[in-house]
Amino acid sequence: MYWSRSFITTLKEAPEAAESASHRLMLRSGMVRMLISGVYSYLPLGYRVLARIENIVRQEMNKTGAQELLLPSLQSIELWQKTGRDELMGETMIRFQDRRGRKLCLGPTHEEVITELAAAYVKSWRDLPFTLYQIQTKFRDELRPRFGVVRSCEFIMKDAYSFDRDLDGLNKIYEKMRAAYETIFKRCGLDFVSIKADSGVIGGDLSHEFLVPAESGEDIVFRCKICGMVLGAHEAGIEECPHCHKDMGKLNALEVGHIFKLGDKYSKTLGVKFLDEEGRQQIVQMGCYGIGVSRLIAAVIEQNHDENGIIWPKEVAPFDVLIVPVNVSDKLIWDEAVKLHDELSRQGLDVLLDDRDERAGVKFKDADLTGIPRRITVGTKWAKEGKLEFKDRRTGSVTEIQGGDPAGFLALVRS
RNA sequence: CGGGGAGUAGCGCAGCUUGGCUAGCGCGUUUGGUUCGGGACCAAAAGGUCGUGGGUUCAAAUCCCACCUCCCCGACCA
Repeated sequence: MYWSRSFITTLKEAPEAAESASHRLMLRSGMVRMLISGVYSYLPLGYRVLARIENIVRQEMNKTGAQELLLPSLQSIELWQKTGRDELMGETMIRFQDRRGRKLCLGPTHEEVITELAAAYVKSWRDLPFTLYQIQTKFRDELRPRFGVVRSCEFIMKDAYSFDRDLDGLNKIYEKMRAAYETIFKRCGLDFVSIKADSGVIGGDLSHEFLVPAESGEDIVFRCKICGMVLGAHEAGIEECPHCHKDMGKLNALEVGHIFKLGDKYSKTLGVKFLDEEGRQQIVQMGCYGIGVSRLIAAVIEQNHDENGIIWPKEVAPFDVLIVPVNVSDKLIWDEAVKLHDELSRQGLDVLLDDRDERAGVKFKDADLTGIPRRITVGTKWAKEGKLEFKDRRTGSVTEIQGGDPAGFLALVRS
């Protein structure tokens, strides 16, 4: 991919209104654009990151045996009345009437829809267990949208729902999901913690929250400096670690995932029943598992940036490597840059070539800002000594490499 | 919704207190030239319903009223 053709819209200054690090950097690097408060467009660079994160989520969900599907955003209020959550959701739910006078909402979450679906198909113990998930846009009329995509009125969530014949089955899938979540957040390059949590509006017996320590986090957690044990803020009065009896550090954190054992809360009201081996009617045990996919982008940036810009963890970076020819009108330099771009692309890497006729300084600044993990500079040393420069965005370390051998870079970029 | 702040060119801002005639500056953009390894320089140019509507006045970005929008703190959440 060539920079000049890729709609990358970097800015020297971020709008004054943006305060959190992730929001400022997302605006400056041209990942998102606000349409109205709490509603953002993902520009190509941001969308690439989103796609990478979605991909990680998909892979790990599929590994648990969950199957992807897509549920509608348009839902009937009637369905919500059946579970009593119509009132509970209140004004957070975006409601309207269509031309036929049907009372509808834009789905803020999908327990009702998925349960209705399951009720229609689950008949026998042989139909169980199964887990379904989707990656889809949710709508919530937030009281106060905040920090860009951290709290927005329209956001992308991965929501999974498990259906089991008994609590034993539910416990097993719950633990599987918990493990999958840990893998997902690790792959996203996040330092995260998980705590037992209130189940809130979703309901159910037990839930775990996954939180990412971040300056702009809206939650508070306490983490033991010795053993790493984490407690939520609601476990008030805790001044020291119950294990080590040492002070716990107070951290702001951002909730990025939440998993719930729902039990029969929804399956009972919406009638997800099956006949067991003895022909007795039983109620399905459900679990639900959410990840704020779009919020993850902000969380990753909160934890991975410096004064110059974003530092993408490898797995979620919009590109694997950036090639910077310092002077595009120098044929020697340009030809080598193109050769590298083509060869590394052929090897399956996402390669961005900064083909702009800009001064090197401008390109380096943009390179740091957009945070592509690896940079190959083709400059005067190539023209004079046949050497290229390989720079790691995170460590800042620079390695000089004898050029002319694109294959040699492959290992470096992948390392 | 309660409390605080702000809307002037794509972005960042000045001008408003003390109305005044063609509304400024920096960045960015366009054209030409010189530069060329960490956000270059010179010259020329394009780009603005001063958030919207109403009022006061000879005259409103500036004063008054209403409304809209955005940001920050609080309650809520992925």
